[in-house]
Amino acid sequence: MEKDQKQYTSISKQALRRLPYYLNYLKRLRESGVDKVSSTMIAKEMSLNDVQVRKDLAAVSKIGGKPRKGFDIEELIMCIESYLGYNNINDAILVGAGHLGRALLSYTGFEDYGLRIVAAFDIDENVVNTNIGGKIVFPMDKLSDICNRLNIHIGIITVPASAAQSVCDLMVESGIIAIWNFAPVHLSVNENVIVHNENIAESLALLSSQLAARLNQKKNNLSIKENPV
Amino acid sequence: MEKDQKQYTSISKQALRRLPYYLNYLKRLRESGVDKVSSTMIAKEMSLNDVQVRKDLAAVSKIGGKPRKGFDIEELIMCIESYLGYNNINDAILVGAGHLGRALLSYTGFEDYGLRIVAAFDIDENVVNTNIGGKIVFPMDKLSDICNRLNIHIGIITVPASAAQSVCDLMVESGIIAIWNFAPVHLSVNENVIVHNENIAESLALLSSQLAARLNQKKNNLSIKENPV
DNA sequence: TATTTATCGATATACTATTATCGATAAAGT
DNA sequence: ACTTTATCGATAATAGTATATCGATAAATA
Repeated sequence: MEKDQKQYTSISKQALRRLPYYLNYLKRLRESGVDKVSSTMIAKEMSLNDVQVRKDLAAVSKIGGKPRKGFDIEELIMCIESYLGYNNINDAILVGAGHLGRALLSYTGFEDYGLRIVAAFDIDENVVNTNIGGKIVFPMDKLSDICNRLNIHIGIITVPASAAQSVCDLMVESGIIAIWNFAPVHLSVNENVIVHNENIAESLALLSSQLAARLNQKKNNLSIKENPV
Repeated sequence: MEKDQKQYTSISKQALRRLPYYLNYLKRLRESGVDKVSSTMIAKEMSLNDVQVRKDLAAVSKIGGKPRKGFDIEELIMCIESYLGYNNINDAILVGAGHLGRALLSYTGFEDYGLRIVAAFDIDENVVNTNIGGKIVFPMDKLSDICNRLNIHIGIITVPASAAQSVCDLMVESGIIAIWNFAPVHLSVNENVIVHNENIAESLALLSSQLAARLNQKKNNLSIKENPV
């Protein structure tokens, strides 16, 4: 009774990240009329290892592939989409209607990913009661009430760093259990709350230090001439 | 001659991601007049392991900490900033002046992270030659020329998924070796080019599946009553 | 001055993720 | 019908990351 259902639980974070890319590729293939795809093919397209691809796919779909044919694209798409919860849409609120907040509010693609922003909040009286991307901006003191009434679990934080923690706390008090944080600070929350950080500094740290390493390497290569691997 | 300089090279990606958060915290401490901090304290603030923090810090700063005192905040800040290259600013170009592109162009904080967007590009004739956030939007056919003349290595892609690969190819041809990709597709590049993806779908995949797992768990707990760890 | 304590750095262990290997299988070619 | 080949799934090996342990040390305290 325990081992009956495949180990849906054991999927790595990294694998989870790859799923949307698989999905994207599969959809492109479907568009162009293809109906079967091998793990090797996906791996090549994504610059990944074929075994890894098979493992990832095995984690989300019970239906396996066939030798020399591969996997059924249509079925894979369905499996991944349902795994990622693109079918049942979750409501979310957003706090901080600045540049970024506005961009997110105006973005129409979230529903494809199973997310719908239903309301925004801000302290600035000039933006309160305005309409951005079809969503009304409410004053902060309405947050708790609205979250509770609409039974909302997801909060998006797009306020300045200095205000992020207090907004976070307010969200948690109001029943939010998953936070998508765009402020460049670590949020302290109790263990029941999920925080996902989207941090420009974090990304740039990776990008620019890789770049620096690359540029250094280039410079050194002129003199050192390493043998290629 | 090889082992003289500390292994600056061996820092993990994950550690690199944490550095900006350390930096942020350190600066906040400095603001409030503190001048020493222990790894334990940082770890607690960030919900991390203290050993991990020490390891991370050791990777970027030669100057160690002292028992019972900790690390010198001022020195740590300098070390991290120089490690992340916040001192020498890199120029970048951006392609795709849509919602997101505009938000990035208007964002004034990049220079703090060692990045300066110097120009934007778009195919839409209505936005070409307009000014967004102080940067001019050029037509696409000027891209190669400008990148070469200004010796630009970093490109930011904020075009729709369908156009991303061709923009990427153009960038690479024009001498770009590091790409910050906001389009939800995998970009195929040769191994000399660094791509860093910023993908809404990727983030949401993580967030919402964690949320789903959490909600499920809650439901089950009502009947199963697992013993707490 | 002796003892206690918080912290350090180094090393070892545990965990997670990726890549390699291998036998099995179904389609394609001979 | 037989052989070859691309692919599969499972398992083993490797690499990468995080956590735990331990002796050493400098500050605080008795």
